[in-house]
Amino acid sequence: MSSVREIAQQAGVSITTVSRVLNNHPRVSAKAREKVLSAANRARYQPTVGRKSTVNIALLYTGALAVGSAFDAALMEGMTTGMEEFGYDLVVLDGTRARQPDETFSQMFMRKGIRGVILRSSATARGPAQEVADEGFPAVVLGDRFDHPSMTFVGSDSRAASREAVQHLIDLGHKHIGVVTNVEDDCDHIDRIHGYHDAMEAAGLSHASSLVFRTPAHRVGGEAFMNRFASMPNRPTALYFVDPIPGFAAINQAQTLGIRVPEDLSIVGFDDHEWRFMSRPAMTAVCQDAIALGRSAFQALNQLIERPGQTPRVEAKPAWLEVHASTGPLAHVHG
Amino acid sequence: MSSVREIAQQAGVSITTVSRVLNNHPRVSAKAREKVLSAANRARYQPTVGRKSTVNIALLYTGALAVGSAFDAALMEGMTTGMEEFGYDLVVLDGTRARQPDETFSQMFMRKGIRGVILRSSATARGPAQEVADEGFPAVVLGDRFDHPSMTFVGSDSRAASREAVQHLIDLGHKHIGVVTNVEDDCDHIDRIHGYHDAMEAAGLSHASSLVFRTPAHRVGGEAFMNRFASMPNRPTALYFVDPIPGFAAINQAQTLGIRVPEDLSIVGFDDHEWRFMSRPAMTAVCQDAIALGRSAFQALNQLIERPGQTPRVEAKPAWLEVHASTGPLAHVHG
DNA sequence: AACACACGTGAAACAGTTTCATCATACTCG
DNA sequence: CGAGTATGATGAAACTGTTTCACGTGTGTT
Repeated sequence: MSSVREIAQQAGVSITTVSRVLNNHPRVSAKAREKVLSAANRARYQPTVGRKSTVNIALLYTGALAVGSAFDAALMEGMTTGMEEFGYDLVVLDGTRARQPDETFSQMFMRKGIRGVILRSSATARGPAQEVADEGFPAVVLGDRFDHPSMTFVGSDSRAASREAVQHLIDLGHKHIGVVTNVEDDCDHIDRIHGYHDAMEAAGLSHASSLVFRTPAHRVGGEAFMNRFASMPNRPTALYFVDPIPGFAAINQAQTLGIRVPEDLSIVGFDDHEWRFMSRPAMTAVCQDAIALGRSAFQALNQLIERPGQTPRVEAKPAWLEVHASTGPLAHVHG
Repeated sequence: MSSVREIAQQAGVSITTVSRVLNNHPRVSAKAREKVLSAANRARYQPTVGRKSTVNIALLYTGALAVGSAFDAALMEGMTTGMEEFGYDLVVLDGTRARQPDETFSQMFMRKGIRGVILRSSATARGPAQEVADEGFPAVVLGDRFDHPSMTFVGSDSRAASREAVQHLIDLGHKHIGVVTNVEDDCDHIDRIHGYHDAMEAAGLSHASSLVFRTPAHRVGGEAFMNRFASMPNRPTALYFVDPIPGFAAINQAQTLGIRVPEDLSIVGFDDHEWRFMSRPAMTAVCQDAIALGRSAFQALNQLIERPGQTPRVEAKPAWLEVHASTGPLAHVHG
C-alpha cells in the first residue's frame, strides 16, 4: 500500500531521505526526520522487502529481566507453538541494547522486519513498554499490567488463587502469616500480595506491612531471608513465598536451621513448572501454566496484527492452588 | 559480490527463476532448480536486501528437543550476551517445521536472512544437523557430537568430571554403583557413561550393562525408576544420575519410599543451574555452566562467519564435581 | 575575500520479489 | 483424430527498499 516513494511524496522529500530516516542514519536534519516520521505514521507504513513482507515476532526484554529463567523458556515454548502456523519466527531482543541511539521502538521493529512484539516488563522498568504502547505498535504485555488505553495485557490471575492459598493456611489454624516477595514489583506480584490481603482481611487477621518481607528472587535471597527469619522474635507460623526459587531455597534452609516444615513452619510457594514435587517436603503452591501463558500472549498479539484497531483487553489466565506437604496444621501455640 | 543477476547469468536463466528457486516457489522445473542451486552454492551466494545484509543467528532445534527447559534458557542467555555486540539477533527455529517442502536448510536460512546456526541435536535426531553440515552452512553443534569433517562442536567435557564423581563414590567405600541415563542418547550422555566406566574399570569394579539403567529424563521418569529400584534384589548402594531432573525426583522418591539418602543410598546427580542446593539433602553433582556453553557456541560460530574456511574444531568446556550431602560413606554391608 | 570542509539532500544505480504475459505441452471432449 | 482448453515453466518489466555518488549550501578559517 504505502511505499517509501509514497511517503517521500507526502513528506516532500526524496526516497533517499525516507530510507535514511527509517534506518536512523545520522545525516538527516531534524525537520526532515520529523516530516518523514509523521507521514510514515499517518500512512501506517510497513516495510516490505521486494514485495514480500517480513514476518517476525519479537520477544522484547526490558530492564532487569533477561531471558534465562525456566519460566521464560516455558513462555517461549508456548509462544512458538502457535507461531509456526502463521509463518512467524521468534526473535529475541534486549530492549536496552538492540536500539540505536535516537531510534524509536517502532523504527527499530520496522528495521528488523518485526510485525508484533511481546513485552516482558516489570513495574520498575516500564519505560520501554510504555513507549511501545504510545507509539501504537502492535504489542502485548506479558506478566505485567499498567494503565494504558490501547495496550493488551496477558497475565495470570493469581490474586484469587493467592487468596485461596492463604485461606488454606488460615483453615489449618494459622493466624500469624507472612508473605515474602521480590525486591522488584510487577503487577503479578502485587496481585499475589493483594490475594494475601484479601484472605487476611476477610478472616479479621493482621496483615500489617511488617508481615510483608522482601528478598531478591533467587536462591541466595531465599536462604538469606530464612536466616533472618530464624532470629526474628515472635515470628509467623506460616509464610507465602510469592516467587518460586526463594520458596524452594527457604524450605531447605529452614530445615537446615532446625525449623521443621511443616511442623514448625508452613510454607506456601509459587510454581510455574513441576518443581513443587521436587522439594522435600513437596511444596504446597500456587501454580500457573507458563506454556499456556505464552500461547495466549501470541494469540492475543496475532489478533492485534490481523485486525488492527481492535479493542485492547486484559486477559487473565487461571492460577490454582495445589496442596502438598509443606503446609500443615498449627502444631503448638507460640508465644 | 554475487547477486541474483549474476547467479541467473551463470545458470542461464532469468533472475525471476533464481528468486523463485531461492524462495522455494512450486512453479519451477527440477532442472532449473538444480542449475540455480549449484550456481548459488558455487558463488557462495548470500542474499542482501536492498544493499543491507540481514543479520540473524538461528537457534535450530531438531527432533525431540524443544525450547522450554531451564537448560535451554541458560544456553540462550549465554548466546545473546555476545551477539548484540556484533549486531546479530537471535531467531528460534524448529527444524522439523520451519522448512518448506523440498527446501534445503541452506535455502531456508537464506530466505530468513540467517547468517549462522547453532544446532541443538541429539544422537537419535541427527538428520537435520548432518544435513546442515553437508550443505556447508556456517553452523555449530551444541551439546552433541558426531563424526563430520567440517563441523564445529561445542559441549562440556563431562567424562572427566563423571569419572571423578564415580571415584568419589568409590572412595566412600561403594562397590556396587549404578548409572541412570535417558532413554535417548546424545554424545554428552554417552561421555558421562564413559566416565562411569573409566572409574569403575580403574577400580576393578563391575560395570556390567545390568548396572546401566534407563528412564525418561523427567520427574515422573525419575520417580518411576526409584519405585522400580526399591524392589530390586541386591540393589546398588550408589547411583549416578546423568540427567538433572530424574536425579532430583529420585532423591525425593527414595526418601518417600523409606530409603535414606545418603545413609542407605548415595546419589550423584547432574546440574546445570543452582538446583543442587535446592534438594534435600543438597545434591552432590557433576556441574556444567550452561551460560558459558551458550556463549562459547556463539563465539565459535562467529569465528566461522567472520573467517570462513576455518578449520573446524571440537570445543569442550569444563565440567566439575561438587560434593554436597546426597553422598556418604557406605554405612552397612549389603547382602 | 577565498578556500576548505562538513552537512544535508536527491538522482541514479543496485538488490530482490512479484505480476503479468507468453509459450509449450498435456489433457479433454466432440 | 483434431480443436479447444487447462496447466506448467519461464522471463520482461514493474515495483520495493538501500546505498553510492555528486551537488549545493552554509560555516568557519586564514
